[in-house]
Amino acid sequence: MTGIRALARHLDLSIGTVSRALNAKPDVSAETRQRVLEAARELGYRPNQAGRALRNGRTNTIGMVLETGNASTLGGDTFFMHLIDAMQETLAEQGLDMVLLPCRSADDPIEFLKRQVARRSVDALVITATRRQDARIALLEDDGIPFLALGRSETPGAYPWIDLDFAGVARESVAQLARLGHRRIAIAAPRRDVNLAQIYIDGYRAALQEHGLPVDETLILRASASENGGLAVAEALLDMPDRPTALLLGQELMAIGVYSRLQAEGLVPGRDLSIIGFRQNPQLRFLDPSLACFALDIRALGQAVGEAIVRIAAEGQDEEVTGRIWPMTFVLADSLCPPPAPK
Amino acid sequence: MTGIRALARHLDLSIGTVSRALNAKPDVSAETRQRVLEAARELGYRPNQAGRALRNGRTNTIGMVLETGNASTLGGDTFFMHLIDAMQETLAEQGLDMVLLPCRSADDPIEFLKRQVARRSVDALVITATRRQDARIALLEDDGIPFLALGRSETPGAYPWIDLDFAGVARESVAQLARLGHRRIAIAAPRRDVNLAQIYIDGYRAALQEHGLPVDETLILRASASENGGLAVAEALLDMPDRPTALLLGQELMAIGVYSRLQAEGLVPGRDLSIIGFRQNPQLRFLDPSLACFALDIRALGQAVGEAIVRIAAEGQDEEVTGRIWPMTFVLADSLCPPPAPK
DNA sequence: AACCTAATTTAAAACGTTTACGGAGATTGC
DNA sequence: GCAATCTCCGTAAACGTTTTAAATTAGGTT
Repeated sequence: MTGIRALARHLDLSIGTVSRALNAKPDVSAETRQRVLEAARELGYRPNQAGRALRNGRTNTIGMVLETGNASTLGGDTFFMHLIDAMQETLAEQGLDMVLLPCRSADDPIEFLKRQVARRSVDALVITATRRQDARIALLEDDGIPFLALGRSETPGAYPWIDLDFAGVARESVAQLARLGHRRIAIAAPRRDVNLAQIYIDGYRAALQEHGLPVDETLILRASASENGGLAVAEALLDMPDRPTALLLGQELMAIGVYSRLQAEGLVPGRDLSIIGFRQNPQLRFLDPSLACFALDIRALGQAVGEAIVRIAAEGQDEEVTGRIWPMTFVLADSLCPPPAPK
Repeated sequence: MTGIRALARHLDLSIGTVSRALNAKPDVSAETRQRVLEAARELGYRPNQAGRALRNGRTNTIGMVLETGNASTLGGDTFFMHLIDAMQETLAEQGLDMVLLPCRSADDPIEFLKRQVARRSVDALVITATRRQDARIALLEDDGIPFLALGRSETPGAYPWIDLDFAGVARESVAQLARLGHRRIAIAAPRRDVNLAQIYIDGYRAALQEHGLPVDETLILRASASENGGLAVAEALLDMPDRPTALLLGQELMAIGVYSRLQAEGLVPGRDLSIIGFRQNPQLRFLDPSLACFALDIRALGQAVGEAIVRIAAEGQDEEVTGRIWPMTFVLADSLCPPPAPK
C-alpha cells in the first residue's frame, strides 16, 4: 500500500513536493517532477481517495439517483443505459467519475436521499423521475448539495433542470392529427403526481384550442404507465358511445396494450384508430402497423446533462439556475390515417 | 456544516466521548449517550464519510460494475434492475451502501477497473459479464480488492463466483427434446469469449452423448447476442439440407429474430421447429406461440449475491473462496412439439 | 562580503473521524 | 483508611492528502 509518504521517502523528497509534482502545481523543478512521476508509475502509487476528499472537500464524483423497481428507468428500456453511457463519457473527459445510486422504489426516496446527502460522497447529484411535488428538491436545496433535476417539478424555488419537451410533443401530435381531419382526439397519461403527465395534458389542451377544437374532458384518460395501462385505455375507448378517432399516449409501453386490445377486437391501428406514441422505444419496433412517435438524440441529451452537472458541481449553489427543454422530433409511421368516415 | 467538533462543543463534551456515544461504543454513560444522540438529531449531524473512511480504512460501500452500451446488462432487460433492487435491499440491512459503476463498453474495462481500484471508494466489487479469459480477475487479485464475479471465468486462481446453471439449462433442454423424439437438435450461442456460451455448448455436447445422440458440429451455431443474431441463426437453419427439428438458443433476444424469420417463411415454431429459449424475459411474452425457456428467482439471486459480497468484504481476501451455481427451472410452453414426420 | 531576489524545497497545519491510553472520581474490598 | 477496581471522560495520535508559510539554496548586484 504505497502512500505518498512511502513515495516521498523513496525519492528522498518531502511529501509536499511530491504532491505538487503529481498535481501539476507550480514551484517544482522540471527534473524533480519527472523523477516523481516516474517513481509513482513504477511503484504503482495511487492517491487515496478518502484522504484527498477529506482535504479537498471534494470527491470528484458525480452521482445519479436511479430508481430500481421502476420499469421506466432501468428496465425494459435502453433510454437510461444510453443516457448514462453518454453522461459518463462527458464526465470522464472532465476527469470526473460517475456513480449510480440505486434507490429502491419500495423505499422512501427522501430517506434514501438524506442518507446519500449525509455521506457526501458525491459533489453533485442528478435526480430523475421528478414528481409534481418533489420533496427531494427542497431537501437538496436546504442541504446545499448542487444538483440537477432530470425533469421539471412544480416545487417552488429556482434550481436547474433539463426536461423533455412534452408540451411540444402534445402540440405536434395534435397538429398532425388535426391536419388529417381528426376532431375527437383522446389522450392517455400516467398518474397525476408525475409532472410530465401534467405538462403533456396541458399542452394537449392548449393545442386543441389553438386548432379550434373543443376540449372534451371525458377524452382525457389516466392509466398506469405500462402495457396494462394501455389495455385499460383501449378498453375505455371501446366503451365510449362516440368513440374518438385518434389517441395520444403519454408513455411508451402503453402502446403495446392498446394494440393488443384493439387487435383482439379486430380493429386496426392506423385504419380504425390513429395512434401517436410517446418516446421512441426499441421495444415497440415490433408493433404492426408501425407506431408514430417522437425521437430524441439520447446521446446528445446525456452529454448536455453531463456538461450541466459539471458546471453545477464546479460553481456550487451560486450557479445561475436555468431550466432547459429538450426537443423531440416527430417520427411519422403507419399508425396514422384520416378519421374513418362516420357511418 | 456541523461536524463532530461543533457537536462536542455544543454539548460541552470531548470529541472522543461524542464519537463513542454515536457509535454505540462502551465507556459512556447512558445519560450522556442519550444527550448526544438527541443533540445530533437536533443539529442534523451527519458523520463525514471521507473522514470516517480515512480513519477506518473502510467505506461501508459495495460497488458493482455495470457495463453500459451492452444490451444484456442495463437495457432491454429487467434482469439487472431486479437483481440490483434485491442486492441493495440485502446490503441496506447490513448497513452498507451500494453504488453502481457504469463502465462504457467502448472503454477498456481494465483501465476502468484500475481507476476504480485506485480510488478505493468501495470495500468490495461485484463484476459482471465475465469473459472466458478475464484480465480483471487477475487485476483484482493482485490489488487485493475483495470481489465477487457474477459469472464464471476460466481465468486460473481461486476466487468467489456465482453463475447461472447454463450447463443445467443445456442438459434439461436436450432431455426435454429427446423425450419428444428429437434427434437433430441445433444450438446457437454468442461469441466464444463469453464464458457462458462455452459452458452452455459443453453441457449440450455432454447431454447429447448422455442420450446416445450424435454430436453434429454443423449444428453448433455462433451468432451475435441479439435479435439480428437470431435472424442469422434462422437463416442458417433454413439453408441446411437436413434441417434440424429443434433449436436451443443461448441468449434471450435471439428468439425474436428466429421467430420473425421463420414466420416470414410460413413456418411455425412449435409445429415445424421446436425452440427452447434461454432466460425468461418479459420482452418475449409477446412471442406467439409462447416460448419454452428457463426461469430463475432473480430476487433470491440478488439476495445471495448481496450476502456473499458482504461476507467477502468483511473477511477480505482470506475468505474461503467458493463458486456457486444458481439453478434455473424449465418453463414449458407452446414452442415445443414432437419432430414433424419426415416426408 | 553582504545583501537582495527568485527558484525550489521542507515543515507543519488542516480536513473529520476513531480509538488507544491515561486519569479523575466514585465505589468496593480488605 | 488505604489500595484496588470500576465508570466515565478527556487527550492525543493517526489515517493520507493538499496547501500555506517558512526555510533553504543559488545566482546575481552592490
